[in-house]
Amino acid sequence: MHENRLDIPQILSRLPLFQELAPDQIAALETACRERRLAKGEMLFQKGDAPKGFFVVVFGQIKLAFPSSQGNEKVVQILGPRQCFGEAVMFMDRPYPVFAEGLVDSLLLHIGNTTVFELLERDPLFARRMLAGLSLRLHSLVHDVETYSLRSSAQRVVGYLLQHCPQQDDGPCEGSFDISLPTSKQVIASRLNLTPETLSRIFHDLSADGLISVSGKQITINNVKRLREFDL
Amino acid sequence: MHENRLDIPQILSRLPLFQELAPDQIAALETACRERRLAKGEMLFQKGDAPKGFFVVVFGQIKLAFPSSQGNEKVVQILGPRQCFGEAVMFMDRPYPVFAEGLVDSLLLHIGNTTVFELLERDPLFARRMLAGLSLRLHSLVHDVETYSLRSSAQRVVGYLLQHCPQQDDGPCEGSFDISLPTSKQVIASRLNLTPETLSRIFHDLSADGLISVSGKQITINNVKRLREFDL
DNA sequence: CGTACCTTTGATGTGAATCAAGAGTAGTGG
DNA sequence: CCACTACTCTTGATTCACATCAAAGGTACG
Repeated sequence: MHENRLDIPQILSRLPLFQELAPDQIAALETACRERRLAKGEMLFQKGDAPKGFFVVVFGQIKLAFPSSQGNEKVVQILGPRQCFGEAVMFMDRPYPVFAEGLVDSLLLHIGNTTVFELLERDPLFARRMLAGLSLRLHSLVHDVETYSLRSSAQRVVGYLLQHCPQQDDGPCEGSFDISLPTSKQVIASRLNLTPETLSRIFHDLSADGLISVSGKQITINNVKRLREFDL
Repeated sequence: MHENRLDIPQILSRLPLFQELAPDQIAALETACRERRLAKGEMLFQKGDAPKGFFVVVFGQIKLAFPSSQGNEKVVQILGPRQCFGEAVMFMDRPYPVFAEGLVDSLLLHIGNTTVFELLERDPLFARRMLAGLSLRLHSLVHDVETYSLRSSAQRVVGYLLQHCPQQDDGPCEGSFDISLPTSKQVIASRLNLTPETLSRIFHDLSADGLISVSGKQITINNVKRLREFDL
């Protein structure tokens, strides 16, 4: 399924964070990072664990979530290939505020604290990229807070679908788009702060209005324009 | 009320971000930053404006919030002296995701993009501090998401009160504490994602249970331990 | 001392959760 | 290939936490 031979330098050098690093810097990274395989359902770290570096997804899918006393959990983020996580926590002496679990069998790279700190010391451009990465995360989190705070459940679902449109520039994109949900509906429901039941009902209603068609994980947006106007 | 003569180098050098900067670096900053006075109710920037740097609160109080179509708004953060905001947005070509407004007459310092980028270029320690600052913000935002997602309104209020206890180490702090709310109850309600009515009722209920006493902005926590156990 | 805003209190409404079954759908092993 | 099991997803009935609406104090400030 996946190539057994991993070209780690290539993987690393294609990450936004490391894109303009010199070959010798990439080489240093390569020796410093460790592969970590994670089976579906396996826990990478628990909320409260002490972080020692950050992770990059090579392939697979990871969810970050809060556990909750009542057994249910709240998914914060769903990560795919080439995304990284756990950077922020390196710069503070604090435990992970979320736990990480494989949604499918996955391969990660782990890059230790000290490696990052050394790079930071030497390369101002790397620092800039790191700052840019954190800023991006901050923004998407702020956006999440906005969404949870002042949009209804249906609006959150519509927003999610529109975000996952192949292209969403405000040109004349009136046609229909196909979306394939990246994971199960219950995980997506949690990501959107909904129960699975509510998500199901919203998909039902949107289908009834002819705005979308749902078939398993395949969702067709029949009319992007009308869907976008759904925001009351 | 406030000293007219501002010792800007001293203000700057006491900020966490700039704490270990050399005197000449502080001096450079001083010439590069601009004072900005903001009256109560005055808008510093709107959501959607283009950022040109970041701000430090010298004195006063600023709120960051999302506007909403129905006139109500959602307060994201309430900032006081020595706190800064708008750093994240410098590292991305994106407009402000929130607006900023003075809750009282305030004085801010504005530090431009280029100044920061130059510092970043020269001083790895500064980069570290900047990263630490952003990480902290990221964490508190993650904590907010957790709070909004899986805690009831009363739990959010209790959490807020406990966070604002003078000392909250899990030692034998059973006594009572006095808290002075930093601003009006409606702003705090919005910060906690509540309506003012709901916040008022929760204060009422907690008072009825003898857990707290409310008198205007003065709140006495009668029994920290019992309040902490309030989490169902 | 009056006007404007903040806060409280009560009555009512509602969006989404919860509870409870049933209907797909997918892996597992004989 | 088909039964067996275990989820995931849907659908309906009901509940509940919190918002909304409405109106009456309080409080601050010009």
